[in-house]
Amino acid sequence: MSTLVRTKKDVVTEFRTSEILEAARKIFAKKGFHDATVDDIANAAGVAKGTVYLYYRSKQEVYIAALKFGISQMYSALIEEVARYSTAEEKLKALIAAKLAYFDENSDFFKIYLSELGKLHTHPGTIDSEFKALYIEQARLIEAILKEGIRKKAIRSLRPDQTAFAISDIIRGVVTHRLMGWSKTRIAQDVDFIFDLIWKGIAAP
Amino acid sequence: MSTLVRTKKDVVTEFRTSEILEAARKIFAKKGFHDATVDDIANAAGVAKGTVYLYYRSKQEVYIAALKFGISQMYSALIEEVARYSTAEEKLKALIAAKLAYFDENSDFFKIYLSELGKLHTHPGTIDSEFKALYIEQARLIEAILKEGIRKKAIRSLRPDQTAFAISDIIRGVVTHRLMGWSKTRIAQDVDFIFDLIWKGIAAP
Amino acid sequence: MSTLVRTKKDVVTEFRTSEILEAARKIFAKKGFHDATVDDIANAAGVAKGTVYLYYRSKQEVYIAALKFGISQMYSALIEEVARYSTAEEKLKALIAAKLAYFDENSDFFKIYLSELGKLHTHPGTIDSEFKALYIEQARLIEAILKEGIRKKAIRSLRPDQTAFAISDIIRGVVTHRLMGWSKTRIAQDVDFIFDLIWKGIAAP
Amino acid sequence: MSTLVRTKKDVVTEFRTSEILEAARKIFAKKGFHDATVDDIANAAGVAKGTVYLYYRSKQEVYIAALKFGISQMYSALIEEVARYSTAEEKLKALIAAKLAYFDENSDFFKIYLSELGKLHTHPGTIDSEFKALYIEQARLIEAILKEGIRKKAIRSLRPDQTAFAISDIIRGVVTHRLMGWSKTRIAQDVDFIFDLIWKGIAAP
DNA sequence: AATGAATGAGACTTCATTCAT
DNA sequence: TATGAATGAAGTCTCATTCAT
Repeated sequence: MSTLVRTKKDVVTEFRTSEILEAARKIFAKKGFHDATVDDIANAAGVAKGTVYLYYRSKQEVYIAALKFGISQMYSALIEEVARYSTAEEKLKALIAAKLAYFDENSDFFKIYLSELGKLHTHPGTIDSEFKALYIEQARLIEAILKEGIRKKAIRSLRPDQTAFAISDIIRGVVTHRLMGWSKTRIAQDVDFIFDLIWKGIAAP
Repeated sequence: MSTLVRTKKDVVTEFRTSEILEAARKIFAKKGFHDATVDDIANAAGVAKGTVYLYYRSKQEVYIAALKFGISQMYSALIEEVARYSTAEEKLKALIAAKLAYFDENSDFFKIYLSELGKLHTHPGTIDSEFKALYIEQARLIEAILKEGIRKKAIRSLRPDQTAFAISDIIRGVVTHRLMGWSKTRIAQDVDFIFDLIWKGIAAP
Repeated sequence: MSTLVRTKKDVVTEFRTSEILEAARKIFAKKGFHDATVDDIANAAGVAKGTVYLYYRSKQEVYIAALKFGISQMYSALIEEVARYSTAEEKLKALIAAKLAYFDENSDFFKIYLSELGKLHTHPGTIDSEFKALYIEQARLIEAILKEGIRKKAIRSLRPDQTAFAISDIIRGVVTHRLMGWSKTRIAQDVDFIFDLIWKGIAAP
Repeated sequence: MSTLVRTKKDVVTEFRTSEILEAARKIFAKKGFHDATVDDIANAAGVAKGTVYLYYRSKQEVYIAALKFGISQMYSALIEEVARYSTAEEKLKALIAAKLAYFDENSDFFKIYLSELGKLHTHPGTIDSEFKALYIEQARLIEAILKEGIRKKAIRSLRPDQTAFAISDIIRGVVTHRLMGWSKTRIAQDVDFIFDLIWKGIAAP
């Protein structure tokens, strides 16, 4: 029952939570973890500093929550997009396209995502494992596509896990270039390039 | 003249400089930029805090210098290694092998390198352009190999700059996995995997 | 009239008041004034934080009220006990025994009491005078016994007020030792010791 | 050697230390532990806030140090004073007189001392044991006098430790009254009163 | 009357940078 | 040139109090 009945408190909590998370995403993206202050976030969210601490125990917790929030949003979007196609080839291309599009539209979020990814090694043990799980989950999506492709002989025999990470990395790289303004080409063109490179690399002979 | 005659002052300066940089690399790698203190670095370098400020104007400047120091070291090593081979295929494989080996042997440095790469977007304008240049210079190395391969018809026709970045990203990804302990395989095996994937992707038909 | 007719409101008020006071006593005793939060007290009392402020204007006010509440309880107990004896000697011994017993049974309350006594000087003007009155009232009880003893020649001629405080202090000291676990002897033994010392000191020759 | 040669650093350290301790004593006495801010102390000491942390790791540490500083000062004074007399009777009277005088002259310090004594029970485990030791050491001084008196038959047979605490408590009580302005009499008179009461209570028949 | 979410002042502590020696 | 004591700005987090419901 309690899961069906949303009390008013639940509504407020959800509202505040997303309000704060949205603000945090923006601020962290702009300033990075250390240079962002809790005050910044509170202001951006339109609440007082103390209010932030009503919903999160520390600045770190806000950070992680903002990260997860965005990642799971993206993850859902990808899943949905991929599901619309049937062959491994189509699925892979769709995933690349969706990810590039998502990051283009949510560049602020992308900034924290990448920054965190880069820091993963530096301070293992802190945010580490939580984030690692989310990161790996992403790769699993690609891995699943690869496995299916291999089973159907569309893709040559290779280690799906390792390859999944490699593909993930290429995408990340291109996304980075786009975001930094190093790549001036249109999305479609980048998608084609990545896909072409990868597909040539993995397609069955 | 001043480049020929090294005064005692120059010697001391160079000695202090490398001492500090070596220490900084270690400390930044262990703690990250914000959690590393100037005191930490000074202690590790065996000098007083004030002395650090005699050679660098700020903590940031030490950071950048340490970064450059390490990158140029690696760059030289790569150049040298690549020069030992003649075909694009061999050169590419040698480069991959050398980079993986280098990072395995200098994992502490690698940590700052990657962390910084991840932050590039977050604080554009700060360290940004200096580092971007160094990053791009790395890619140029691969680009040169690709161009030569294309000219000699060993590699199919594709945009060398874009592809160079893609290759760079895959390598970076694998290095990351190795460092985080996600990849338990030996270097040689990872080299083979990467090279195989890439070469299939770029080789002329 | 209002003292005869107890409206429902009065009943509720009294109930809430004692509920809160009882909780406050416990919490303040455990954590001290500053480390106890209004939330702690509200929770322990089973009411919401805001409710506390319906009955008391500030945390301080709760504190003082809790103090008074406990002291007057003890005072009543002492009066009653002393009244059961007739000679000064018996009364004094009874008072000592009763006080030691009371504190042994209400060690939590005792903690705030002592703590406050110790702070009296530190922040004169705050709680000061209110509490001072309660403290002195305690001493008056002893003073009355002394005066009667002097009148009946059982006690030698000495300043009753000053002596009353001295006796009060000795008792307080022993109570402290008991509470801190420094004194392992049974109550009866401590009572005998204190009484013996005092009585030798004040008895008529 | 190093104990003989006082470097300049030692001198500065000692100067700063006592400067800060003197200021801390004053501020803590006026405001109590919680209401005193580190800024208050720094200002009173004529240094910046950060400087305080150069010599003490936390506010608490400053507090404890200030406490010890004062107590050991007083302890030395008492030892010296007591040593000037030979009989237990004289020694005891001298000790009472000296303690009353000391507190009259250092009423600010006395305030923290008493306040801490009162809090001993409230938060056992924090400052507790350190302070307890200092407190007990004080009582030992009285205990030693009592033991000697008992051996020489000047004092009747009683438990020296328990009695020492009792005497200590009486003195503390009188000191309190004096400090709060409740006792308007001159020191000498209070000394006589306390001594008379105690001596009658403990003297051999 | 009762609640508890929201507020925001304020405290401790850290550390990059300066500067007198 | 080298030192390291001193500075003080700035950041995180707590909690007494308020007030709309």
